[in-house]
Amino acid sequence: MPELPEVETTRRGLAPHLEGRRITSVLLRRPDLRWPIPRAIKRQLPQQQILAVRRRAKYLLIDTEPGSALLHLGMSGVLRVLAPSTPLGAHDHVDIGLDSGQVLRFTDPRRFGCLLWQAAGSTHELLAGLGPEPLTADFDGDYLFDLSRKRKAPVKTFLMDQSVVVGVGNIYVAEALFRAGIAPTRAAGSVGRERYERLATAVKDILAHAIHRGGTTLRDFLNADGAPGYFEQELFVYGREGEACKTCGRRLRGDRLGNRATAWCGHCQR
DNA sequence: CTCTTAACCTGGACGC
DNA sequence: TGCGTCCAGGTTAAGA
Repeated sequence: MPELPEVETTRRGLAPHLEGRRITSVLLRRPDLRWPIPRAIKRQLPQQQILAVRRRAKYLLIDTEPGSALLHLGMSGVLRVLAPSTPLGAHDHVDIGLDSGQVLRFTDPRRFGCLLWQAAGSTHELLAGLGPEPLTADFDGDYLFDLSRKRKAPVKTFLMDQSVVVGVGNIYVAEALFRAGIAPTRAAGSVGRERYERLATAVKDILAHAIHRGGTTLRDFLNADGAPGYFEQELFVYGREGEACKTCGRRLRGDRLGNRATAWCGHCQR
């Protein structure tokens, strides 16, 4: 479930339970995630106080004095704060014990997620090449227009490139392109300045709205909930290939772009 | 550089 | 009920 809004919702849900707490234990049940969990996680985290829980792109950072735990949820990762007595699932890979008596549990069936270490004062190389946050002023139509000149890749692929802008995944890119009236197949370099202005605005509006909705659904991280679906009723194109366009009624087209399912309206999006 | 493709891994949905 | 196939909200490594 993790694009930017889901990660941000997770961050907001976790922060009140983590910030100011001291880590009492680190239990690695299955260290072979996308990358092996480095020794520093087990060596450095215990006894440290959690100073802040931050987000950069789709990564979460749990700050302590010697450094930060860097987490990515991949496709299927979930983080919850639970009572230690909560029954263990098959894919509960990490428990971080807190002095509140609760545990932060990382669950990830597909193991595309990761838990890495970023020493204080340094920037992990995974974060080094990332583009701007979409909800900041750095990201706007002019930025996209300038960067896209001579780019031949589809505008959808361009926008999902985390070195262009972070946090936009397969769902929200489809929705943003629909709202901006741009066909996802169009070459990034062939989209004009004005249309990029609309696209940047659409990305911001949709992400902000999804965060707002997510915040109301996933607020309680003490309970094993997890099932999102909150945005589902509001999707115009994602996952709706073959169904009727909610605007013009025509049948939505579908194709694969960069190995990702893509749906759009051939009439409303040019 | 830019772009495309395959790969990582598990589980759920679907067709037979 | 069982089995094969395809698909999934992400990202990187490798190759063209």
